[in-house]
Parts: sequence; C-alpha cells; structure tokens
Amino acid sequence: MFLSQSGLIYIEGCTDFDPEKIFECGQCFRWNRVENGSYLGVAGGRAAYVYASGSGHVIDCEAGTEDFWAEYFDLDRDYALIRKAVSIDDYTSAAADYGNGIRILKQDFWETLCSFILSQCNNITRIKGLVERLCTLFGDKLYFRGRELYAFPSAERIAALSLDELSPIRSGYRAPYLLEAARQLAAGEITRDKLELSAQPLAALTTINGVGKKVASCVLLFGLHRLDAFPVDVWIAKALGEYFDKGFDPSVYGQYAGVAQQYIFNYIRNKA
DNA sequence: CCCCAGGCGGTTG
DNA sequence: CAACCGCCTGGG
Repeated sequence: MFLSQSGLIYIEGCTDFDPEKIFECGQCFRWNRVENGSYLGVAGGRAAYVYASGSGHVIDCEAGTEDFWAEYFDLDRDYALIRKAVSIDDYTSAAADYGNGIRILKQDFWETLCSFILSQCNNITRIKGLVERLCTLFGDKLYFRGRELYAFPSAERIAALSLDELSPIRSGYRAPYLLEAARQLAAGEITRDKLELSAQPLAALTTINGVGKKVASCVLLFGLHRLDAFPVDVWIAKALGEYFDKGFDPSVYGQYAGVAQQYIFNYIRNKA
C-alpha cells in the first residue's frame, strides 16, 4: 500500500487517501494548498508536501522522517474496512461513501489541545490564522525545500508567556485558557501519558479551564488517536437532529465511532 | 466601496 | 442562559 524511499513515500492502490479530504475535514489547521496544487504542512517540527502523482499520492519529506509521516498519516490502517464497519444505516453509508479518502491524522497532543481551545466559536479560516500567528511568533523556525516555516511552539514556551505577549495572536477570551493549559502541561499536571492511562480521559481533559466536552473529544480523537471518541459540534448536532433517533448513542459505531463522526461531519457540512 | 450586523466546529459562571 | 473577544462574511 505504501513504499518508502529516501525522503519520499509512495502511496499506491489505496482507496482511502485523499489529501483534500484529509486536510479540509477540520481535524488539522496547518496544511495549506500551495501554488502547484500540492499541500504543504508542518507537524512534529517537520514539514512535508503531499500531492497526487500518477494513480497514487506522494509524501515528499526530509530523508529519515519517512517513519514519522507514515505514522502521522496512519498508513498502516485500512480505512476501507472502517468505512464498511461504520456503514450501519443509509445515512452513515452515504456519508462514508462521500468521505471516502478521509483519514484521522495522528497529531501531537499539545498542538491538538491548543488548536481546539482556540477553535471555540471560530470558523476554520480564523482558527488557522490564530494558529499560524502562534507558530510564527513563538515557534522554532525551520527550513524545507527553500521555504521558511515554523514549528508549533512547545507548551513550555507558551507557559512562559504573559497575556500581554500573547495578545498579538488576537485570540480574545481564549488567551487565558491557552496560558493556563500550557502551564498545566509544562508543570506535568496534565500529560499525554497520564491521559493514556486514565480510565476517564474525557473527564481529565475537561478539568482544564476552557475545555468542555466537545474540545476534549477532539483532543482524544485527533491528539490521542482514540478512534472511538465522538465530538458533537453544531454540525454533528444538526445531523443527529435531522437523521437519527433521539437517544442516539455513538457506541453503535463501535471502536471507530470517531471516524464515522468525521464522515458525517464532512457530509453534512459539504454536501449541497 | 464602506459600514455594520450576524455568525462563528463552545465554555463558563 | 447570556456573556465572552474579535474577525470574517455578506447584505445594504
């Protein structure tokens, strides 16, 4: 399904790899289309291009980082099987068909937490702007194929800032949430490991000020790759209200409820 | 073109 | 259940 060479990953014969869907379905904020139609993004302090090539796709990255990107794009997982597994009713089947190509990225925990704290009551354009300013102002500079890019700043870096220093981000009332979360992480009060071990990771996450159930579910799904997490935002709520019974329980999708969530989200948001 | 509502992938007290 | 900060979008 994929083949790694020095600095290049070839994805061939995979029915479920569509860059546009992966990057535009709202799970990530640091991938952008560039002039030639390929996507350029930064994750884990590294950059990569993703583009269509022949009958497949290519991930163009620094030599030695192929394993990181294969993991990031969850390339070992068979999403065609997941699509089948969650197609348990007509509506979800249609959504899964429509969303064919979506994959859940294995993103950094802190970056995900941070990004989704900023996401509340904002549209994607603005979230991307906020995150980009955060990186440009406080992230480490990196160079990739002649471009100057910025890594996502560490929790320690953000924890050391004052509200005043954070103000150029223009994150509004979310700024104190961000600082507080950064300090809790930097102090080790909240760690990825603790959450992994916790029996109630959702409850643990919602102890963070500014993190409610929706943001916490997004962090579980995108930042801890808990594919059973099922974030309910306004779009999902709309779909649930229109097409599902009242007492709907996402556990009907089993361990891949979160992937079903992405299909439904993408479907109700983009389908005419 | 400028102006100003309305609305945004929520959370909190 | 309103208030929160601020921009982006669209109608006038």
